[in-house]
Amino acid sequence: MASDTRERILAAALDMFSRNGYAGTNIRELAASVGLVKSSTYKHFGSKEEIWDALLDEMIAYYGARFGSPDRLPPVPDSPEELVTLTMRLVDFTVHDEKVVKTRKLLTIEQFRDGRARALATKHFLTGLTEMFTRVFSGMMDKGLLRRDDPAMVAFAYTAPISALIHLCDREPEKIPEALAQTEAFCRHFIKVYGARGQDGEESR
Amino acid sequence: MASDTRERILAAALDMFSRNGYAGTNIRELAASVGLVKSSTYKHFGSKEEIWDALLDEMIAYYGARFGSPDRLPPVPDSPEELVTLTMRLVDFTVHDEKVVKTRKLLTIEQFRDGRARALATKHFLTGLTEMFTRVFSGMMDKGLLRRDDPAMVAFAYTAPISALIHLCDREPEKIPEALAQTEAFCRHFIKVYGARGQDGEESR
DNA sequence: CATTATAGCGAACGATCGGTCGCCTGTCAA
DNA sequence: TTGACAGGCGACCGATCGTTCGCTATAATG
Repeated sequence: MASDTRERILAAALDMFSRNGYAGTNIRELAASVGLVKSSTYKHFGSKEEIWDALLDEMIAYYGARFGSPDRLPPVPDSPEELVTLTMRLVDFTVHDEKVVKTRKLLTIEQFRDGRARALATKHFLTGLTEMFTRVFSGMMDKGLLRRDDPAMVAFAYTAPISALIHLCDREPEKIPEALAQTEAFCRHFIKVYGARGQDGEESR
Repeated sequence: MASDTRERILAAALDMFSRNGYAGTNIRELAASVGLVKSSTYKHFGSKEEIWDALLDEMIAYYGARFGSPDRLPPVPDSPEELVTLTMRLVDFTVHDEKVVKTRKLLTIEQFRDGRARALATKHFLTGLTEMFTRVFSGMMDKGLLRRDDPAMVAFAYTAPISALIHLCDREPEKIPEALAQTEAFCRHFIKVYGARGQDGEESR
């Protein structure tokens, strides 16, 4: 009864769908990758589409649990340098964590075919990050670390370039070191431009 | 001899591949959409893969002709308002032109499967726009319209958010008006933040 | 006018697709 | 001990896939 086969099928589906797409994946291969023959798959899911639906359910639940709840929000940095640290930790995780990478690839590939994937893609790629940093920047403005401005707009200006670099990492993983360096460079550029006064703490550069 | 069937097949392939992906497209439907039966397709292309290759060739050539040559670069604006106009014209075109939209969707979908698509995707989504605006901003800095800074970094900070909104338009076309409004808002925000002095022309807002 | 190449067509091919079926085995409750 | 059942298996199904083939009509070429 306590079989994890269902979860292993879903994990394999995430892997194969994210590499070959839904249409490009066949059940025989999928089943084989978890050590089954394809007919056994149908003991756990009624159809290929049902696997897709269950996978999307899981992805949505995972996103909600990981990024959705307010207590999962990152703390408001106490200094510009802490913003760099926070950002780099977040980006480093997001481009290296296999499950997150595969989820993003899958959403990228299937966003035009499935309405729920489309909605989740927009969250992952745009609104999620922006909303998160809207609060962060709002807090930093309160602390006098950032020039007063519309926090949502500033967050958008901050997260969109970072999101673009994350996409680059997904597309060309060999460029990850380069992209991480560019992320940090952009982050410091951002602080220079948006930081309170334009000079705070270290003027030296 | 002067048959345009080959080009019509490629156009249909762009359409169907961009909606259903390479694996999700079948030759019967593709042929039918140009008024042929599938076997006739093989008078023009040796295989499905050959259609894909030819389509990619065309896309690469089209990109080179449209955005690659230096004389296709936009003029350097003479005022911040001109930057808004230039940007809005460019974005408006790029989210409405069917061929460009389909090309972008296709690259989005197939970027993980094909090396050439991957490279073209990076150009389309990241480096192309950034390089283009690096020159624009370099010129604007020379004219004293923008604060002196690394033009490439500024261009990246400018184009990445715009690129994100373009992607949003591809994903959720019903949000195009909203996205265009946000594009303009971001553009004006950018000018406010990066503009020379921080006050130029209209202080009134 | 005869010939030949082009570009369409329908029929058919083998392979592979998602999905069903019957069978077998191990686990566990009655 | 026995019966039910979950969960594996191989064989098989019809549909559809990309691809090939032979035929034909048309248009250009000699």
